[in-house]
Amino acid sequence: MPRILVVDDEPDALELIEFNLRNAGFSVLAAGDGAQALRLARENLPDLIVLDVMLPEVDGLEVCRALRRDPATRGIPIIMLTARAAEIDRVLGLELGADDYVTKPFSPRELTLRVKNLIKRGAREEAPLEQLRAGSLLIDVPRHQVSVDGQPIDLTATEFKLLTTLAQRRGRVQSRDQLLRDVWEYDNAIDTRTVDTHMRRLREKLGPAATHLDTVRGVGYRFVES
Amino acid sequence: MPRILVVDDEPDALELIEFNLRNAGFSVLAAGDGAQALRLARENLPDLIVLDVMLPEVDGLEVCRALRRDPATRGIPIIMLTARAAEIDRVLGLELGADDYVTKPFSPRELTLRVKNLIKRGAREEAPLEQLRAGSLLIDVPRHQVSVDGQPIDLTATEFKLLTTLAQRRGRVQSRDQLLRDVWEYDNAIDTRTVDTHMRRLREKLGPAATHLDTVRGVGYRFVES
DNA sequence: CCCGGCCGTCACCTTCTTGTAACACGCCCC
DNA sequence: GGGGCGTGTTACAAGAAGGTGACGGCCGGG
Repeated sequence: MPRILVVDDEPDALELIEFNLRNAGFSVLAAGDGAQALRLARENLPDLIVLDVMLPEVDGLEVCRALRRDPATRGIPIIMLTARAAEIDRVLGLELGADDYVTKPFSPRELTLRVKNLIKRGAREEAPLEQLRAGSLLIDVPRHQVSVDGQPIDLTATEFKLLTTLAQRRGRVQSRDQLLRDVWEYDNAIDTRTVDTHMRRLREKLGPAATHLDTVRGVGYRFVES
Repeated sequence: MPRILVVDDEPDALELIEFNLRNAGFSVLAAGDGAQALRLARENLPDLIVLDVMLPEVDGLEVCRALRRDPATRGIPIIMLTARAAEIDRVLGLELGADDYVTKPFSPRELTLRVKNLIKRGAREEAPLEQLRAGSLLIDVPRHQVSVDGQPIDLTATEFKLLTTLAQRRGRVQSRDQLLRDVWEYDNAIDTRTVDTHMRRLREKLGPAATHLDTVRGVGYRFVES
């Protein structure tokens, strides 16, 4: 039974959320302020945190930041509750590393749905693996080494980073802009065919294992398992 | 003008609510019993339902459950009216997936306020869900993948965006202009049959799941859950 | 200083998407 | 039942998007 920490300073809202999450089969911890939230999070390491932005004294954004700073709690998914519709707040919430947000007033149903989604995702998404495997392809991240059918493949630094970036987000499509940011660390997405060229070189070197590198026309590239 | 379905077996209460909601600028449908409520809900797909718990024959809880079971009406926000103050009822209402509740006797002003809140929330954009499901149709946004009955369907970038745009606004009709703006990012709505053609291609590819794509003659297209 | 490997860019080609025109069909109102 | 308007359907050609080959600059090592 996954444990959820709910943080809200309004008792009514707290109770409402708590009730609905319990009904959905979760075990719930409740906190009424930021300090208590941090304490409970560190002590209990819940599977997910529902966090109101508006809190007395230590506000939700600060709590979120603190949770992300602490290595022990860094990996816990956070759903932010925000009453202010301002885009800035949302962005900030996500910038701070929140995983989702719901604007107040919200329907309990929707919140529960989002909680379920994140829990489900968390269950199958492990911490970044040291070794990634897909078919005959094996990526050893710390050793900086890739092999296909046991045969080591010689990749350049950029090629390796491109491959691991895609592999770590297996299944999810990465746009060229995204890749330029994460692999090349380019800020402004200038138009270029650089990604394509590197994909081509990667495919060439991987040989038969290149089938894992999928082009999604009009969108970007994706790593597939089969 | 958002449409509200009001369900109550007392004509006085019904009239009172109806009057207030109309004054607040809503279009109102009224039902006096559960069976009629279900029929009207399925036929008209209102934007919100105000539902009395105490109804003759089929009671409000049962109606709520039925509305939630039916994929076509599952997404419609529901406000429950309950005369019994007992926590159990409230709880039950929320358990069944109601979005809010008001205890009788209530002030019309409060009910109207809550209706407005829920309608506003619906109109406001929430963080898009990662997965959208309707019947056998499953849309995985980050993976950029659509499947029907588990069978993956190959869509082009435009088709995919069109489908997700409609699905994220399920139930609400989108005009061709709206779609051209949101999917194609055209500023000025130039005359074109482009949307129609793409809808046709989408339907062709989706096969049996194309039933979710509804044509509203003279207006535009709509994603329905059934 | 020269050489080779790595990397970004360009040009060209192929493939597939996509917008539009033309036509057919069906719904709705009279 | 008939006419007109709004959609569905078909076909097609322009063009966008990605694959591919090649080139030149940069840098580190010999």
